[in-house]
Amino acid sequence: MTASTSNFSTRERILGVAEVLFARHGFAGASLRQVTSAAKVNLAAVNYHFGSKDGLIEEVFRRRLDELNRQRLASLAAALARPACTLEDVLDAFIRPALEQSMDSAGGAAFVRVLARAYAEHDERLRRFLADNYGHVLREFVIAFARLLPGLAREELHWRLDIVAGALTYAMADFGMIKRRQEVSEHSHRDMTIRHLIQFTAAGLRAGCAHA
Amino acid sequence: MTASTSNFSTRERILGVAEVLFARHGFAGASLRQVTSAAKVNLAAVNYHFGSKDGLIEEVFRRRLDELNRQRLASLAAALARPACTLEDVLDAFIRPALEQSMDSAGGAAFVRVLARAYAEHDERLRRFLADNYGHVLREFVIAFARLLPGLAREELHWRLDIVAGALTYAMADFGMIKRRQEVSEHSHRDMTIRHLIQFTAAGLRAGCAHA
DNA sequence: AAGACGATCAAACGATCGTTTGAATGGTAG
DNA sequence: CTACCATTCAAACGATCGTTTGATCGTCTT
Repeated sequence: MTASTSNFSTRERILGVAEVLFARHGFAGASLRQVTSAAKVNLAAVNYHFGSKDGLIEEVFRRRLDELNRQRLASLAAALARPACTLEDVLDAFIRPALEQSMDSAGGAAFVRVLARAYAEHDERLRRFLADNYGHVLREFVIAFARLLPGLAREELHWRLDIVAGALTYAMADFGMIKRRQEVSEHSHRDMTIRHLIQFTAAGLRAGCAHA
Repeated sequence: MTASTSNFSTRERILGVAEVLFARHGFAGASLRQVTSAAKVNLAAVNYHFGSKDGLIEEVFRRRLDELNRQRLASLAAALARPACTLEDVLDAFIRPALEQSMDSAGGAAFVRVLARAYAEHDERLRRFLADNYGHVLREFVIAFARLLPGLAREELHWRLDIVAGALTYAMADFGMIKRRQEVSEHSHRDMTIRHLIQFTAAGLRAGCAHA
């Protein structure tokens, strides 16, 4: 329980490896034996540190999502504080932190695919977890978008933001995969993905409006 | 092997149930025992009719995708034959058949989620299968889009079509889920989804162009 | 030195997995 | 009627699943 010395390595190694294997084979497809043997820890360590496989899955999410949404809210606040805040600024605050997660470590790239997979799987238990813990973040973005698109009905805005979320989710799932050409660095590929996503979704959100 | 009389019921019931359970729990998460007991057939029937679980998965795809891509190509040809073919017409030919699959039967709604899940999982074996069997369909659409967006560089077009595919995939995964309000019929909800997707993605594809 | 406690370990638990087997079934052709 | 063959069936195969157990290790406190 001291969390200072001995259990650091085991816990963290399990989380890192689980992140990669869940991304690659899914939650049901990756077994605890694959995880523990790849992490070079004992099989029982998962149940000891996380209680169960579901507990491990939840912790994989919590570890990264706390940081992701903290960055999102900070970027949103910075954008809104700007004198001339554009639609592209808010989109950047929403999109960039999600794709930047894939830069900080090898596990980051895996996590965005874990997240995308969880969204795609529509696991009800997981959706509830996400809504309960991070729903307020999405709500703040809806308010910001509504302010920047005053000509858009609330229902219409929800439709379009759903499409934005879909495009981002798919891009996250694709990120770090085969499609990146070798001569471009991971960094520039990420920036290009962000740029294209913002440009595309900004145009989609403005469709039919007298250009906000 | 006669495929005419006796095996009709068993084979088809397995495919229908598997479609639903794969959509709900994933390929690894849904077991053959769940499938066969729900379909009220013997456990061994799956290996008898499809060889293996992978064989069943492949057949679930083939059965629907043949029809889906046939419709897509027919709609594309009809759109291109029109004297004033618009970008929205081609997008409709690409998007509508995918979402219409969810109307013809209860299994159809399940299948689009199976397809979306397969895309999100990035299963390499499955991607190869899709590329080998239906790659030519996507290629024809790329040609059509390129003709309607002459101001767009080829690489830029691929970027944007990737975003379109992502938005469509996510919409397919979401389709038939909780988000539909009860007072609107499934039919009108589908049409509204199609309309919003086309409007959004058309604007995104045209972004920066001198309006094609 | 002795005891306490968190952490790790090998081993096994019962359950469930995909697959295989060999016998029963039932309709059709000779 | 008989022989054949596609289909269905109960039963079991070995493998792997998530989880639990009890011993053991190492590190502190007293």
